[in-house]
Amino acid sequence: MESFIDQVTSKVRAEGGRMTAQRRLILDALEDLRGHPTAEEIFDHVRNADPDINLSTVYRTLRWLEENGFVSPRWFEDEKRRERFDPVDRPHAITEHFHFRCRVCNRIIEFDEPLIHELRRKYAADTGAEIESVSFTLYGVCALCKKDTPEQP
Amino acid sequence: MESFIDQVTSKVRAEGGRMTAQRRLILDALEDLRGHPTAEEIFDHVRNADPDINLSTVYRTLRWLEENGFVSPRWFEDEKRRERFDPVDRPHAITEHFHFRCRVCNRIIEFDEPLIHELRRKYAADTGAEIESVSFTLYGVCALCKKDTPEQP
DNA sequence: CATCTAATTGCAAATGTTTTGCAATATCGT
DNA sequence: ACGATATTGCAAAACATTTGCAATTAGATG
Ligand SMILES: [Mn+2]
Ligand SMILES: [Mn+2]
Ligand SMILES: [Zn+2]
Ligand SMILES: [Zn+2]
Repeated sequence: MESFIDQVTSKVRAEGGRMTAQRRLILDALEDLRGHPTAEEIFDHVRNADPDINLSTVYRTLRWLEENGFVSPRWFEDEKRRERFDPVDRPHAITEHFHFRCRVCNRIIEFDEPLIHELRRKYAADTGAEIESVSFTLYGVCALCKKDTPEQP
Repeated sequence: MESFIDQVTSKVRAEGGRMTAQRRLILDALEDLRGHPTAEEIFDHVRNADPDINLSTVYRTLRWLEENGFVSPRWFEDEKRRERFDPVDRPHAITEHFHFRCRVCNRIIEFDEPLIHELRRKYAADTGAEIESVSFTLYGVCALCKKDTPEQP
C-alpha cells in the first residue's frame, strides 16, 4: 500500500498543487506524533528540522489535509477551544472510531465499539434523521493512572 | 420543587454571594432560551431588559453556574470554538443525556439512550478505567429538514 | 539547464471567543 | 442607613486560528 506521504503527494499533484519541504515535514510529524497532536505540537516538532517554518503554514497544511480527508479534527472537553488532528491513514474512509481521554495523563486512547454503529442506525430509524457523523468520547482516569493513585482509606 | 432561580439563589447565599439583578436576568434567559444558548445569545436576550449589562458579566455568571453544577458546557463540531450552555435543572444530578445536531436548521435535539450507559460500564470493566463522563453526539440532517430538501432525481 | 508562472510561504495583522485587572457600584447583614 | 466586600462595567489581554500580501519556490515547459 501507498505510504501516507505518497497518498498525499498524489492528491496534491492531482489538484495541481505542489509538494513542498514544509508539507513533507508536517506529514512526517503527523506520523511521528501519533497521539492526536495539536497544531502547536506539530509546529514544535517540525521546528527541529526547519527552524524557519511558520505556524500559519502548519495550519494551512492541516486545513488542506482536512478538506481532502487525510485528517479529522477532534475536540476534547477539557481543552475547550483547542483543536487536535487525527490522521486518517486508511485510503478513502474516514475511519470511525472513538476516544477515551484520561484527565490525569491526558492520553487519548482509541477504541471501536460496534454497538455505537447500531445506535446510530437505530436513532436514524426512530427519528427519520439522516446521520452523517458520530462523536463518542469517554472521559475519566485510565487504568494506569488509577493504579498510581489508589483511593484514600 | 424549588424553581431554578430559587435553587441558584440558595446556593449563592450559601457561598456568601449576592443575588444581583444581572444574575436574575441571566437565569431567566437560561429558562427562556431552552436550546443550549451561547453566551452571546444569552447576552442579546438579557440586553432587552438591561441594555447596560456586560458580556463579561454573562460569562462570569455562566462560569459560576458551571462550577456549581447548574449548567454544563457543550461543544458541537460545526462551531469549533464556540461554547454552548446546557442548563441542568434537576437538583444534584448532572443529567446525562445526548445530542443530535442538525446541520441544516442547527437545532439541537436531546435524547437519552440507555445503551450508552451500558457501553460506559462495559468500557470501564474491559479496560480498568474509571469513567467520569460521556459525550455522545450525532450530526446530520433532521427529519424535518430532510423533508424540505428531497433527494435529487 | 534556464525561464516562467502560479502555488505556497513567512510575516504581521486581524479575527472571534473568552478571560482578567481594576476602579466604581450595589447587595445585604448589621 | 451604614459599611464591608462581592459584583459589575469597561477596556485590555489572552488565546487559538485565520487572512492579506509581498517574497519565494516548485515544477512544468522549452
Ligand atoms: Mn483517533
Ligand atoms: Mn442538552
Ligand atoms: Zn492516565
Ligand atoms: Zn433540521
